[in-house]
Amino acid sequence: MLDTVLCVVYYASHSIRHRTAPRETTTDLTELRRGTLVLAVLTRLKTRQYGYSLRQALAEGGMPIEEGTLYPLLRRLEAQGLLTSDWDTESAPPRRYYRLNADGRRTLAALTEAWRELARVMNAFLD
Amino acid sequence: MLDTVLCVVYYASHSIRHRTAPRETTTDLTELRRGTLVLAVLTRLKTRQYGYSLRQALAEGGMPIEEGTLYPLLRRLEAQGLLTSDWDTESAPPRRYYRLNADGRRTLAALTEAWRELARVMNAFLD
DNA sequence: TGCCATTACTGTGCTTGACACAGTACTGTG
DNA sequence: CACAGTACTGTGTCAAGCACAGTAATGGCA
Repeated sequence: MLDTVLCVVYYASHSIRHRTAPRETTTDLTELRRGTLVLAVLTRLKTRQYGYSLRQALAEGGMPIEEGTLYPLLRRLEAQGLLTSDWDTESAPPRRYYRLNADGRRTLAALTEAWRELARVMNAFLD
Repeated sequence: MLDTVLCVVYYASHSIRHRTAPRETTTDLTELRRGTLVLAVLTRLKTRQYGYSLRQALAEGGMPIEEGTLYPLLRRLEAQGLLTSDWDTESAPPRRYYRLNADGRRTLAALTEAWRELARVMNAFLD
């Protein structure tokens, strides 16, 4: 019995870790949508779009995204070779257009499948 | 015209940022599922569970989770006041049981709604 | 009895990406 | 000229998943 108490003490003592100001779960929506942003963005880039209009299209579809998030995200996707960008300075103001390339379209398809599977799993858990 | 070139130079020069070893998109699944783990865990804690069996239940349902992820997650949820834990040392080996409290059940309901809405938005984007 | 695998849990450090915030440039309108 | 809207870039902070490592207890087998 004393041994058992000691083991619990071991476990419990190692979990005594005071957290300062735990984040409210109302902001868990951030994490909930986190992985879906990339996929949502990819779906809108099947056709050529510039950042600002992309942001608007996402917001209209129910997926608002901050510019501090969107532009680095587009940077990342381009660095990963999934899309290409080009400047259009013929119209005013100057705009930077983005569009998926072949790898990007493949990734879109793959993530779409992954999403479908994830949604299936989640719906089963929620029933 | 020179002015326009200068503005593009401004924009473009500020995006020259070499990234080292961009992450492969095959691991985007991590981000895709990121926010759903909490919700999946909450659904399994409507009934009293200990960590190891919880991990097994999630894996069987299609949502595997690392122990280095699960236990801190449970810690967080408890710190946020969504669940309670208690040690059972009567059986062998000693186990730490977790169960949602009233706040946890409310959060589960709220996140469920949020998930449904997110899924609706995503499905619209994917069609 | 000792060893090993399984059960069960805890901790540390790294990585990644969302977000807040701030800044710049250009255009059109009053 | 001032201002608002359009359009884009950058920095720093924060939170959470993951890899990895460690500990303890139990049961089975040689």
